[in-house]
Amino acid sequence: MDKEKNTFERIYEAVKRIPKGQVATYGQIAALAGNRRWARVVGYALHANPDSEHIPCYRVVTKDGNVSQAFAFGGANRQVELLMAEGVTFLDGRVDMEKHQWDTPWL
DNA sequence: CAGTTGACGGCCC
DNA sequence: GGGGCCGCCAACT
Repeated sequence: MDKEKNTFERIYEAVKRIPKGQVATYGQIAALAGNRRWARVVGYALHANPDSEHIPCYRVVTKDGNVSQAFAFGGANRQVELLMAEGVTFLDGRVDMEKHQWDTPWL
């Protein structure tokens, strides 16, 4: 199989590793992918979203706990609904990062 | 082929 | 404390 994974694939892999009921920031995903400077690339990768059915891009939020406007891949409000269904709490429309930011011990 | 943009993050003023 | 600018890699035009 592919020994060398493309940057995108690494990002998708990191996103798919986000546990249920938790969220991660772009920078965090970038760090998991290998480099935290890929924050923009992460955003672009999720924007491409070739597997939205398996890539929980809705679990990826900005460091402010706010989701991007462009998240309207099927309804921005949909994103909140999905996260709440997993037990994620919100504060004024923002994800409670203090409680649900993905805790990555390997970082 | 080269230039610009992009679903961001972090640092500087 | 708040606002603005730059930096990073990759993809798109």
